[in-house]
Amino acid sequence: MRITYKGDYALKTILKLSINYGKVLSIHKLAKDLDIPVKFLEQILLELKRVGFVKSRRGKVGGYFLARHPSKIMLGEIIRFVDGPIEPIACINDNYRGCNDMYRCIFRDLWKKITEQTSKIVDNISFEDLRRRFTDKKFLAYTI
Amino acid sequence: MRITYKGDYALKTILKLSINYGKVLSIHKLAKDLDIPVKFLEQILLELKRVGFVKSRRGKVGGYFLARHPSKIMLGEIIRFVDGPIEPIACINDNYRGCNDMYRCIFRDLWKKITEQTSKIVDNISFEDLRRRFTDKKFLAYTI
DNA sequence: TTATACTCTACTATATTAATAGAAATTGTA
DNA sequence: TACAATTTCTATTAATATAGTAGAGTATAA
Ligand code: FES
Ligand code: FES
Repeated sequence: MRITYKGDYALKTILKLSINYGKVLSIHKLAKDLDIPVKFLEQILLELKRVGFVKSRRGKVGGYFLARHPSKIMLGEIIRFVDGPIEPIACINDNYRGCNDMYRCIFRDLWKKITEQTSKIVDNISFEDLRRRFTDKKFLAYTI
Repeated sequence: MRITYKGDYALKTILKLSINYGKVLSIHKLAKDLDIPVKFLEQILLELKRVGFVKSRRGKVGGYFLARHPSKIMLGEIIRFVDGPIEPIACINDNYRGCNDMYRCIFRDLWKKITEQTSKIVDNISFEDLRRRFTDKKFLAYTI
């Protein structure tokens, strides 16, 4: 698993929308607060909208808001959607040319184990959990 | 952590040299058995040599062999050398522009935890362990 | 009507990945 | 010594992924 800038931006955006659940935030506001290039965030939000993580409202007081409650959005969902599979190597899912015999590959079990451990983290933490961490720890100075 | 083809090739090459510890194997032989493009493997082996994982012998009966005993080479060493840090995101090490305040970032602890768990696997398995797995499980059909 | 905001398609620049090419140097052996 | 097999070294390239940028169009509240 590798988190790109795009993924990082997406996660922070969903987190900010979770913290502000119920409100509608504009791309401009999100981009400014999170220090993300506006036009890049625009694209990311459109993708997140198409697959149903967020909804939007156009016009004067428009903006974005979560389509589901933060407790129903898992960290792993966003990661997988934006940055792809969490596996450390493609061969577990895709047709990987690297292995002579993928059913006997010594490394395969290791990649699986790493994948399982990673999944146990990212698929069991919701954005509600993250939001709570945020408020509990009183990250007052943090702009998110 | 993401394992590229280059990393995959390097790991399999070191494993094959571990299984054949004591022998000298030519690039040609390694490339053919492991199904790796010869000229690509050539480059990988040169890098592995420069940093001291393998040694070589030129000339007629030349080839490559391990510079240390397989028990002294950890999986994580090769991964890090060929494919870089095992962290899922660069911000833990490098200067990452993504975070407004990296000391308060909610995600940071998660990336650290994932890194630690991954390290616990790749930094505690030597190529001697992998070689033993190979022979124990009697992967007779496997060409490695 | 207008200002503000989302929508959509296309384009671009840079870096990474996965090789490929070819000439030079070394070494065992016939 | 000649030669064949092998490593060494530097450069180049093709394809893909990453991280944006540009601009015209559509919707909505006031
Ligand atoms: S490396 Fe994935 S099956 Fe071999
Ligand atoms: S994502 Fe790494 S410090 Fe925020």
